[in-house]
Amino acid sequence: MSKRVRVRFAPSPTGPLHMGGVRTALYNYLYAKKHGGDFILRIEDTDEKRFVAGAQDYIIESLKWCGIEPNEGADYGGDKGPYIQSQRKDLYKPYAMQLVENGKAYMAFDTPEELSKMREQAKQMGLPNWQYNAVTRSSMKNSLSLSKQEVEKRLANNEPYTIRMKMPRNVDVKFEDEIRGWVTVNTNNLDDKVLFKESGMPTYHLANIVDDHLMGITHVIRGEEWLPSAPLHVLLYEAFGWDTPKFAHLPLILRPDGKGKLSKRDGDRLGFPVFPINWQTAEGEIYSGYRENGYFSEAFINMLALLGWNPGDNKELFTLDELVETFSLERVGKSGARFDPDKTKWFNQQYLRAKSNEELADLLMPILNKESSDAFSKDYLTKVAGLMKERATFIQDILTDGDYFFNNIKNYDQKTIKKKWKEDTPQIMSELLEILKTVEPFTTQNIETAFSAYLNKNEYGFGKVGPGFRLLVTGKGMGPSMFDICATLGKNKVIQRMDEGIDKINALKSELSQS
RNA sequence: GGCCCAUUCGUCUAGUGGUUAGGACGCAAGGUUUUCAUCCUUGAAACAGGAGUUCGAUUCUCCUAUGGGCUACCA
Repeated sequence: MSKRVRVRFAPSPTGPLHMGGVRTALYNYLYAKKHGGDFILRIEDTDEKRFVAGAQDYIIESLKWCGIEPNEGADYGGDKGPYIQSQRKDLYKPYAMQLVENGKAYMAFDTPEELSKMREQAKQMGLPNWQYNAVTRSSMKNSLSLSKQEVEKRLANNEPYTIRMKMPRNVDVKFEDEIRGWVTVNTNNLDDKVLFKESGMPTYHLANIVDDHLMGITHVIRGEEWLPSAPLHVLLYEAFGWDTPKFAHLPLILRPDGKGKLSKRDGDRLGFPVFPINWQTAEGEIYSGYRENGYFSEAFINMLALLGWNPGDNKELFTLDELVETFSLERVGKSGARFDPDKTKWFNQQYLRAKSNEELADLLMPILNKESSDAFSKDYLTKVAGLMKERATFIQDILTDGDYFFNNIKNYDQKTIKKKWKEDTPQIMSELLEILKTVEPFTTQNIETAFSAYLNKNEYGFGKVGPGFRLLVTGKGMGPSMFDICATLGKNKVIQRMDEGIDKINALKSELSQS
């Protein structure tokens, strides 16, 4: 009988969570739900220097927006807490000391200055990668190289020290990654990592092992950037005599242009968000988020799920529940995935179109009626949504491309005036206006019938009348069916716009032809 | 520099020791549409290179190249 699956998402609150982090959280969530397990949020704030106020709340709000909430952890409670490492501070030292006592670790008194000087000297001698390890530690100041009396003296003097892993020599550390298979690293390439800092805080390496063990984590699903230190973690589990969880190292998300992993600054530079929701720095700088850019969280999540994972068939649109159902670590790819903003838009478009007109109306309502409480009725917005949704990617598109449904016309499209507003157009429009005045009731069908009759009578093609008509009523050169638009706007507005518009466009036309 | 990981259309990817190497985004062309969008059809577009194993390799092995990650008292 296997243990209950417990996975964790363990970000550090050093800033906003970017989409790579969201994907890691998502895969953890999917894996947990798929196996009926727990998804835990643990805040890894062992680096006090890099702590950023508000980051933790941001992370929680982001997960909430994405619909992938933890069922245990910081802000969610649970009986393995606290889930914020700084609140567990006192718990780690005994574990570090346990390792010192059983010879797996040691105390080191070297100051940061001494260490960087050491590295600097090594570099000048042509060794770019000085390491604190089995060969160098004997010449450093630590409880292995110093005499017992000396060590005791230093401790009695309260000299600060770190606790370092005593990395064994020439041992092949092997572990099986759920995604990559067997990974082997020789300990000669690993250094004596600091496990416990002078400050009294553990480093990530110690804290994550202790906490994963104490919290009963069964699967560690994290980014590929952790792969090189995974052998250290395996050794640590062995040193404590604990069961090792399974590991899965996710491929990175790469930036769409050039090379390298997606970073915070890429988004606004390349014109797409890299963050789930807006983030404002202490200096007031804003990094934009998917939420504020008008993306549906379902589309964002769907896109993220497919970036590095696929179901093995051609299905691309998944609800969260379907993802839970279908997800497996075996189908996560090994290589980094370049993020594609265009495909992300496509996902959003798919989700927008899948929504009913009523749902879209509900989304439009609060945006449009910010000030006046019910300027537009649900019924009206439902009709507009029906006409606009096939040509929109974002809710915002309905507002901008369909602005004539909500406001009087402020601008007439110049290109259309130039190309379609001919010598005889004003006359034709006046005639059309008179005909429309007689249409009753003002329905799509009746308008179309009257319009066609007018065309037939004068032997006009649609191209002779349609564009001018559209220009007058919408100010634009393109859009949904004119008959639908007119019926939706209502007779008064249409008549009024035509009546007032002809002279305006005439004036614009002569202005344009002069310039 | 060292170590680790990766490598199928431009991008995300499927796939197998023998396939016309499949799908999606994007792109192009045509059709539908008064326009735009949608929709439909079609097209261009890939197994990084070299050895080996094999009757046969995109698939297995090795090497090279390229890309990425890590190399802190950061996570």
